[in-house]
Amino acid sequence: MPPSSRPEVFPVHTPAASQIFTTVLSHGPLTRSEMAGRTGLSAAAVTKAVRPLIEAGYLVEDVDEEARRALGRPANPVRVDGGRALFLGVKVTGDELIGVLTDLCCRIRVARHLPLTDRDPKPVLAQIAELVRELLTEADGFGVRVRGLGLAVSGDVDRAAGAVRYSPFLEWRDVPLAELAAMTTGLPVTVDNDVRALTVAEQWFGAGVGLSDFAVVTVGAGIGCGLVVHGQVVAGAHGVAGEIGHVAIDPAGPLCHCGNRGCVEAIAGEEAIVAAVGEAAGVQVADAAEALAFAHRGDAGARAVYARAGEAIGRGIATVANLLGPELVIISGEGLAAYDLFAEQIRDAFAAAAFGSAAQCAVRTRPLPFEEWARGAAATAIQSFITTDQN
Amino acid sequence: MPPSSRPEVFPVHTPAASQIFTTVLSHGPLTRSEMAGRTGLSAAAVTKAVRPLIEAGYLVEDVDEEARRALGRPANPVRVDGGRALFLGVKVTGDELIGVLTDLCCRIRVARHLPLTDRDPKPVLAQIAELVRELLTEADGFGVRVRGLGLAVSGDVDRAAGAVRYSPFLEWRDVPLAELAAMTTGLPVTVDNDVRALTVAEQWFGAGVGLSDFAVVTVGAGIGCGLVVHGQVVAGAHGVAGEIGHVAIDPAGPLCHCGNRGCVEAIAGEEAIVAAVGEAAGVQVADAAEALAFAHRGDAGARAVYARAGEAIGRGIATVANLLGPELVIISGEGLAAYDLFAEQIRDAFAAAAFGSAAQCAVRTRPLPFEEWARGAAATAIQSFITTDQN
DNA sequence: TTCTTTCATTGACAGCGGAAAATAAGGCGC
DNA sequence: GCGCCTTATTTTCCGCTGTCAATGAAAGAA
Repeated sequence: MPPSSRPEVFPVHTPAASQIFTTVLSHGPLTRSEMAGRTGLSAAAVTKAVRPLIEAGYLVEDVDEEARRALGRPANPVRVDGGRALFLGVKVTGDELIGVLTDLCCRIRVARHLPLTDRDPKPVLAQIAELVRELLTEADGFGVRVRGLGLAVSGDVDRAAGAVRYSPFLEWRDVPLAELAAMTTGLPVTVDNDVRALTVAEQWFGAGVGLSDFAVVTVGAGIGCGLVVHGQVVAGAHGVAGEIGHVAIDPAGPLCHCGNRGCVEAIAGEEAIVAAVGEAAGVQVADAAEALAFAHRGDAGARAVYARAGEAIGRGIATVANLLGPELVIISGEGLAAYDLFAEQIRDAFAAAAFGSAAQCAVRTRPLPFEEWARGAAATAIQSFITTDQN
Repeated sequence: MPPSSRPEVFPVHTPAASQIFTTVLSHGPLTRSEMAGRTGLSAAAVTKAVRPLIEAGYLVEDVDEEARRALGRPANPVRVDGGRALFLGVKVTGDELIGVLTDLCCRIRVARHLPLTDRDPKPVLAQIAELVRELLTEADGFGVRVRGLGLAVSGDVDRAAGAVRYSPFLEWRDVPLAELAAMTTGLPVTVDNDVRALTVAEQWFGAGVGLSDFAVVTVGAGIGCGLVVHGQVVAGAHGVAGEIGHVAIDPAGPLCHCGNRGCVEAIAGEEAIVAAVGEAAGVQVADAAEALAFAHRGDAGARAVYARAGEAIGRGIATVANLLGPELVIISGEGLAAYDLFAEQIRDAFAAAAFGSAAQCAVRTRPLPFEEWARGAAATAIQSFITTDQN
């Protein structure tokens, strides 16, 4: 895939066009009048915004024979042509890279893993380059250029600067990852925090579509939370936000690695659950799967551990709801494998601790395939591509 | 003050003009080039936006002889003429009305109280009308029209609809207060939640000026919190947000009137403190002042109660910081009278429970004179006046 | 076929904000 | 006191975006 060096940019030069495109991207096929209604723009503005996007091939008219209204000229639904552009997303964890190739609609086309052999920035960068190369080879088969790379890293990430300020798992400090990756891969690179990236994916392509205030809670090794307020992902003035895992809910709770007692993560994080199940059963429990097996086998102690975890998560979510009053909380993450073991406790604890109308907030779970994190990274790349500084 | 029936509106018809005016309002006298720099607009746009505002008398040129730069044409600072318009703000509590008359810069000119004799909407409305009449009489002395009335009510308030959805203290449900008050007073009325109103005042005229993410925590009878995220006050999808008072921080804590255990308010709210001090001292303690006196007299039990309250507040603030990563938290409220008794605990608990860079968030206290709540209400009226639906 | 209804497009136009040139208003050096 | 220099502000176009109102298009209905 030699870069065809045509500096083709996304043909969106006005706020209206940008609004139109993201609306169609999120809300599936829409007729022009629906777009006008949704965005508040005039029909004329829609026509003018849509034309260059169709000419450039990013939008296509859907000749949908069904669903005709009885009267009047039939409406012409327009949708995003997902195949028009490809993107890469890579999630960097402490011990592996997960990469995906997605289309413009953020549908995963190819997924790949790569175990990480060394956590220093340089070798990690080399392995990112390797994974990107593999995925680019796959992309060749689609005959469409890859327009951007998103990297998702846990920890304190400054997206605007493209730098990883501090990542505990990788033990990185102030790594200008976007710049480095752009040099080695030749692609435009977007770097963001992993939970925020996942939240962007939900906001544009998932359960958060159309909502201006919602939260994504991830349950797994850590307990994370991405927040969308006023239609924007919350980044925090100092790069830290959504640390629901370190909301302390019990001064008498177990010690957390952050130094406090009773953090949600110290009760419901994977490590904590594995340890607690082991203790309850009086045996060594190696990992989450084994702990889960214990509980599913009916071990009362193990079940109690999960119940306690569910309560902690429910209280954490209630805290978010009490402070922000979101419309929806999406629970996701690998930890959802144990959902049957703590669903009830999450709901009960949430209902009990949510104050007043905050309890009206809907709570929904979503399974999270392992590539989802990488898909989030791709979503940030798509976002960057679309909103590229052409204002 | 007969309404002079001239439907004079605020001469702001463009986003640029609105931006300019609010910038000057918040950031004191500014020269035109400073405005351009701050807002990102061109010098030409500033000139065009400023002229009609000066012509209408809302802005005035400050002939400031000092602070001249050595070289070049002297700059002309421009400031808002506070005296150009007056506003009323009324805070409605369960047992009294607090009203203020402010100028356009939200400086209090006159303050008045009125004990509330009945909590039903109708008599309350009549008393609001009475207080407004008094304040309007005072306003006559200034020879300037009163342009709006803000009403601050605790509870679930829908500002856009101008309705009080539910107020526990007043026992109101779905009262269309803005409409009713507009009818009886003849003024444009803005109704908002009291803590949010206070937050608006801080955002435009207080310590939150220029910040896009901060929180206001009020300590008093209740523990409340107003949040500003992405430069906008958070209202919550269901009208509830910032309920820091009902963030549960200790499952073994005292029972809260909301039904849970260990809410911040159940530990640090006035009622809780009074009860706990009474219990510690083994005597009847009537009110907050008496409880405070006990502690200041050195009673160890009473001091411990305040220490515990401080810790609860600090943990609550840390929760906000962990979730939202604000730049600043402003602590205010009548409860600050006891600040010397729990300042240390607030800081320590915050520092301990804040995760990572969230601890970089500044925490500042601000005394809260009793009229401040009413001033917040006036601030919402000013906001409505300025951003009145002229696009 | 002609009418009705709804969707989409076109062309004229108003108005906002930007760029650059012009003007204003001081000190400074001589 | 006179021109020069510097910085602040205004003026004068000008491009561009989005709206309005009128027109064209594509059905089904009469």
